[in-house]
Amino acid sequence: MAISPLAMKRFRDHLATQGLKLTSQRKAIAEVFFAGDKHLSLLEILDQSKAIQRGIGYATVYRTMRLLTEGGLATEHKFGENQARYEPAIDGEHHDHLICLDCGIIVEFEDDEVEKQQEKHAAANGFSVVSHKHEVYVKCVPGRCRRPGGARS
Amino acid sequence: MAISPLAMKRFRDHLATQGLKLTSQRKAIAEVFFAGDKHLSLLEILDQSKAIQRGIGYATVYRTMRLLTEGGLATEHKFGENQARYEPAIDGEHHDHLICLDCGIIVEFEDDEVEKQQEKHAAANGFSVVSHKHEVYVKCVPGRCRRPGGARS
DNA sequence: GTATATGCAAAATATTTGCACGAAC
DNA sequence: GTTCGTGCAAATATTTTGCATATAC
Repeated sequence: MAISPLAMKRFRDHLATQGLKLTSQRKAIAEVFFAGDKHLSLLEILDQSKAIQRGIGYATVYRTMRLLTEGGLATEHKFGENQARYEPAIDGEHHDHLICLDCGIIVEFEDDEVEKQQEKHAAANGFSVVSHKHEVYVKCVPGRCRRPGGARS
Repeated sequence: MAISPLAMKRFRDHLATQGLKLTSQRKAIAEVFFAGDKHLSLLEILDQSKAIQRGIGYATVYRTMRLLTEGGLATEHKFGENQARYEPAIDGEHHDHLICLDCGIIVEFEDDEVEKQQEKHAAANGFSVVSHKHEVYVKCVPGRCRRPGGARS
C-alpha cells in the first residue's frame, strides 16, 4: 500500500506554510490516511497509525484530521452514521458516493452534469458553490451483491 | 402557520397501520413538524412542541422523529453540523439543498437531471437508488446576501 | 384491561478542550 | 531556547435506552 507522495508533499507544504511542525505522529497519521484505504473513521485511523507509531492518542488524530480538513487536504463525511469519516481530498477534484445499504460498499463516481446543475441552481439563487456532498443511498440489485471482505472500502 | 392536513392524515394512517397510538404529545410534535418551518433540530421541535403541549420530554420528541423518519414521513439531515435536523418528506418528492455558509440560509431545489444521473450511476454499478442526500455548500455573491430574520429557514 | 407511550434520569457515543510535559525547528 | 504538539483525562454535546407510571384504544 504505497502512500501518495504527492499528497504527502502537499501535507508538508501546508505545515511549512502555516509554521507548523512535522511530528512523527503527524507523519504516521498522514501515511495511513493517504495510503489509499478510504473513508476511515477517527478510531480506524488511530488504530492503523498506532501500528506505525506506538503511543499515538485519539486527540492527536482528531486534531490532525481537523488540520487536514481545514487545509483542504481531507474531506469529512457522515454517511448516515453519527460518526465522521474522512477521505483524501485531491485538489480540485470531487466525487460523489453511492452507499449500499445492503452490503456497506461505497462506490465513488464523478459527474460533470451534476456539477453543472449545481452551479446553475446556486447562481439562480445568488450564490456561488463552495463545495458539495452528494450521497446516493442504494441497495444491491438481487443477485449482484458483492459483500466486501470485511471492512468498508 | 397552517399545518398540512395531508401530512397529518398520513401520520394518523401510519400510526393506525402499525397499531400505534395517537397521543397528545405526538399530535403536538406533528403539528410543529408539519407546520412548515423546516429543518428543525430536536431541541427546536421540543421547544415549539412544549408551547402546544406542556411537559413534553426530549425522549418523546426523539422517538417520535425516529418513528416519522422510519415511516418515511420525515428525512434526517446533518448539514455539516453534528446535530440532526428534520424536514417533512413529501411522498415521492425529494429535493436538494443549497446551504449558505455566509448567512445560514437553506434554499431547496429540485432537479430531474440530477435524479437521472444518479439512477444511471447506480444502475451502472449494480444498484438501485433508495434515497439520496445532495447538499451544496455555497456563499453569497457579494452584495446579494440576504441574512434571515434570525432562525434558519 | 391491555398494550403502547411518556418522562425522567442514566448510559452510551462522539467530539472537543485544558494543561503539563515533550519534541521540532 | 522558543514555539508548537502530544497524551491524558476531563468536559461537552448528542443520541439512545431502561424502567416505573400514565394513557390511548
